[in-house]
Amino acid sequence: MVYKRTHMCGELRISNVGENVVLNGWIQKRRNLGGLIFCDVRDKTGMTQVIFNDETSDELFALADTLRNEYVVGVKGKVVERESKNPEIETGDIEVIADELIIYSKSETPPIYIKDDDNVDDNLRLKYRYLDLRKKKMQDNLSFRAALTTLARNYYAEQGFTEVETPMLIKSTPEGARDYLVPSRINLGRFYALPQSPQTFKQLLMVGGTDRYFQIVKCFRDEDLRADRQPEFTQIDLEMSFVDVDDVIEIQEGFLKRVMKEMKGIDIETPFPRMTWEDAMTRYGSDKPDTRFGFELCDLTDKVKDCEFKVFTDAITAGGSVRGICVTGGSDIYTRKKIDKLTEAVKSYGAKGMVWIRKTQDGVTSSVNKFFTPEQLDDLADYMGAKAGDLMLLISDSNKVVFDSLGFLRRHIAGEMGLLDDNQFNFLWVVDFPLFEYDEKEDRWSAMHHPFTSPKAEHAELLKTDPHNCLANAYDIVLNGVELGGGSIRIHDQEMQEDMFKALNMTQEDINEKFGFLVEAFKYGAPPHGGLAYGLDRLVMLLTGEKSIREVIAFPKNQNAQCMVSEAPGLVDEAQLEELGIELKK
RNA sequence: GGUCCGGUAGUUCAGUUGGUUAGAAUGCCAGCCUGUCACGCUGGAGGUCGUCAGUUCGAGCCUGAUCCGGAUCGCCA
Repeated sequence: MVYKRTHMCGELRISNVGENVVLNGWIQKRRNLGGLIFCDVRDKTGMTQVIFNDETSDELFALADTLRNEYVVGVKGKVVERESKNPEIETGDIEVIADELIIYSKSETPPIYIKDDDNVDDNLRLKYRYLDLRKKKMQDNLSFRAALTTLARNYYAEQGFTEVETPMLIKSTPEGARDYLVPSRINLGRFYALPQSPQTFKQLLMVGGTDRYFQIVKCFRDEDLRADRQPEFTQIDLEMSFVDVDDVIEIQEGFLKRVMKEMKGIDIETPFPRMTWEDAMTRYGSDKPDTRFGFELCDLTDKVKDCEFKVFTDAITAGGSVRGICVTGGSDIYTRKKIDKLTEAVKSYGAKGMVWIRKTQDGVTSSVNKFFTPEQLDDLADYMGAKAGDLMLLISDSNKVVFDSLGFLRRHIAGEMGLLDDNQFNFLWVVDFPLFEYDEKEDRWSAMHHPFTSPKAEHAELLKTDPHNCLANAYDIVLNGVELGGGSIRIHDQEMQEDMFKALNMTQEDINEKFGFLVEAFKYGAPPHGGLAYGLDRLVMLLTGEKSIREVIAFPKNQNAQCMVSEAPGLVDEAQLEELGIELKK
């Protein structure tokens, strides 16, 4: 039997006093005072205090005395005003005096506490995810995510987008991330891949005349995990015909403006700032700059190119640079020991060392006093805009190492100094990405975004003559140092697409094998088109103030890409493998 | 694949230079208790110190190997 509930556990207020109500939920806590038992009954909306009095009924009281945490119960009773209110909970003005109780199911002692501010090992939380999900915070996150996807569907529908499901079993294209492979039983020896994104199919939809496509879609990448990377994750994916960069951006700004208004009650300014990739790298050392705080990079290459310090001059001679950041007010906070820790940390980004300069009331001192006169150091400090009490950190190396190291340092230090405000939302566009980047490991050029990204109109000719200096019609949406999404205007011209493949050193055979169907489709009239994809998990993570996308995914994988609940991936029968023509290496 | 951190009660952790029976908090069980809300009081149960090997009279602690987890770099068109 199930009691028909009249209210959720977080709903009752002072205005309900006198009503007979029915609640269903879990026992959060039982407090037995002898002749009086208090129980907090919880569901996803909150909890209500229920009272069992031994004067009401001995039988009822005895049953209530058997209640333990996480028992699932139904309670009938009357709402009364509390003698002493509890301002800590939303239902704290009232309580329910029970006159009937049903225990739907009992619970063993749970291995984790069902409490928002607990501190339990992550793997244990993942193993008992169904218990973890009972926390109000987790349910709130799921609800927030659902409201956001509903908003996205409504918004893009209003803008004329058609939601289309693209296939999950597709052809593997060994560019980019590793694919998850699925063996085909009917086509022995052949494999499907799970999509890393619906990229090629959404472009085919444009060729197919869909005009505006939209999808909330699972994507798969078989790469190592991070706090913001799961092997399966969700994109809000979209593509539009007959548009340029400004058109795509305008639609997104409308979306994000509404998300912020409706989900967070915050009015944000549009249009968002746009920053070129070049600017983002030289000012912030990152292609996803966090602009909530300063510490911008300062190029010191020209200032020190004739100095005595060989580490600097060698880096410059080798084509690198010397750059630094000025940590305002950092001199007192960063002791010698803490600076050593930072030096250690930048080594993982390839930096071989770090120079520090301290400006105090008494003058300027540094780790390179031997190589610079006090006047030279003072001059550098002035150039970096340092005041007394500031700390300057300098890195010299190849540009990549310098940017990576300083980009890390400015964000890391801002975090340590408490400058990252979760309630500030700095959206910005990074535009004008290079079309190609050099892959040192494979010793070849590859597409920075993907090979269908168009060059900027004024660089169309460069694609033939000097492709590696082309800038792309690509854009990333960045929020507080996190890449929320990215996209581009695609190539719709066959000839330009051929130039692109040529610049990537792809043979006709490669092209046919990997993208033949797309090239073929473009022969029959492709509209100019472009689009973008958001990382939904990251967007929800930032808006809920979470530190990991695992907090906003119902059943995430652990760092080894395993599902702790179901223990996937698992072993399979010999017979299953046989049927697929697969033999495992011993 | 590299680097760093960790693994001790159901949970979160402490554990000194290697030295008697490995502790705390919380949770759990029992008893008492009518206004608690982190209820209180009394008592109790609960441990292969991740695993294996070694050093030693003696190892939670030292050494080596290994497994597991986390962070991070590489990787993520």
